[in-house]
Amino acid sequence: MPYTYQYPHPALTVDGVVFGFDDADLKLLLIQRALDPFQGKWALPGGFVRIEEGLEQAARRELAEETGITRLYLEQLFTFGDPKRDPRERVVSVAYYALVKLAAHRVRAASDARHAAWFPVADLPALAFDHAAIVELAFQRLKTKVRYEPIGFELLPEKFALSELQRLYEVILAQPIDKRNFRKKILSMGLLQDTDEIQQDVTHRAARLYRFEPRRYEQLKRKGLNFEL
Amino acid sequence: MPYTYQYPHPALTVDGVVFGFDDADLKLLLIQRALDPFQGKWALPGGFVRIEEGLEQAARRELAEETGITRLYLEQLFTFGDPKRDPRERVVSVAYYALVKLAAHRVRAASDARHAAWFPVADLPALAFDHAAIVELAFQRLKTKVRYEPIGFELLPEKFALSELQRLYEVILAQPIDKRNFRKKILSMGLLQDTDEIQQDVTHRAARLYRFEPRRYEQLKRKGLNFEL
DNA sequence: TCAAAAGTGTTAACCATACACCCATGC
DNA sequence: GCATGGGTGTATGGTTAACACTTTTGA
Repeated sequence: MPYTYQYPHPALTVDGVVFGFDDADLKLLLIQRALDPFQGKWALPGGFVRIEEGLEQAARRELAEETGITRLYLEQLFTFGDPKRDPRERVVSVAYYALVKLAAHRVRAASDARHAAWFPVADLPALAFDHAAIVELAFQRLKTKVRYEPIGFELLPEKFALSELQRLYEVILAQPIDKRNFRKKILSMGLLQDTDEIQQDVTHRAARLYRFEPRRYEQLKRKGLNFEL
Repeated sequence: MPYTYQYPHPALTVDGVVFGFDDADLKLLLIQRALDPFQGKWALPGGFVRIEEGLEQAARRELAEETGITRLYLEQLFTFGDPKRDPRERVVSVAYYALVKLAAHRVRAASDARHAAWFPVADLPALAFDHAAIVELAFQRLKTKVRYEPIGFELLPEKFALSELQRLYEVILAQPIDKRNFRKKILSMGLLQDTDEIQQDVTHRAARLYRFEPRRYEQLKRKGLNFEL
């Protein structure tokens, strides 16, 4: 059943740049393409937008279908529309970037039948289409956004130690941070709730675990707080 | 000559949110729709993306065709794809926002045959489609971006007085700024070149005119400067 | 008892803020 | 000579940045 239009319409897709963090480094979720073009190459998860669904909805659906991930922070990144970015036909793609709590998704995605796997952002394989450029832009965005919005927490487990948070920032910003100053600043914002729990299974003194309180953040933001690192 | 696809494709458009500044307030360029839907209503300039052209290219072409404006700062804003945003069919629109030196474009746009006109941002007419939401987002973006990137200059004439620049910031940020601190800060960044000229036709002491030096900014940025207000 | 990371305070430099008066010019 | 905006300096308080040692725990 063909669909006919008076003028040519480009195809519309969504692609997702999914970041995870496992306290050594920042990871990116890729899938191996089963079909041409770029068969066998690694690519961003994504696919065609259905005619009756919203863009973000499409992005969430594709990520769920291809990687099994359903709970994530998702934000529109940029729309890529170079006429030659797909060798088959004109395809415009709305790219999203996503942050997930990797610990909860590690096994699932890695063992997925569609050949999904996590790669260190610093060491990615060659990517299909213009996906390298999309990843690059997403990483830039993450770098800048993490400094003035509390989105880093989306990459950590529910409960985390301050040193884990610090390492996250050090990895993303690619610069060392003074421990004392970091703690002072982050704690003084009043966004973290002490859980009264401590790390388990560590081979040294266990650290206190904290929880990020989004509602507290919304309250304080309204009173003029601005998160900044 | 119809175009046929195996699956339905949404239509793809670009829309432009064009800001101008005339030292009293911030203005927005709108055009009056000649056709249904929303005939006679004011709307953002924009139109369909041609099959062989890039997105930004399409945005520039539409702005040139509908408003005569060709030299402007243009940046992709967001892609709007709610399935019901256009009553006719599914239309996904890539929105751009643009900053123009209004003084150079005032007459042209206002007298244009396509009924283009500048409206104060604070007092806009009802807009077609979801254009009010697009404008809202663009204004938000302008507000935040103007604080950490030197894009305000795109709204001013080539040569401008510091008080004009200050008023621009006061209007966009909707808050008063201390004159001495503003001057100290902006001049200390070393981005402005004194033109050795002064205002003409003013009814009081004429102010020095400055020029923003984009190349100087690029140099200093590489050395770690970050513009911030 | 040693290794590894947790946790904690103080000082100095810098930057942001607040604030008021004189100057040049056109009418 | 007066009205209008142009142009300038300083003092204070708050914030950031630099820096080192003690504590806890498991192996």
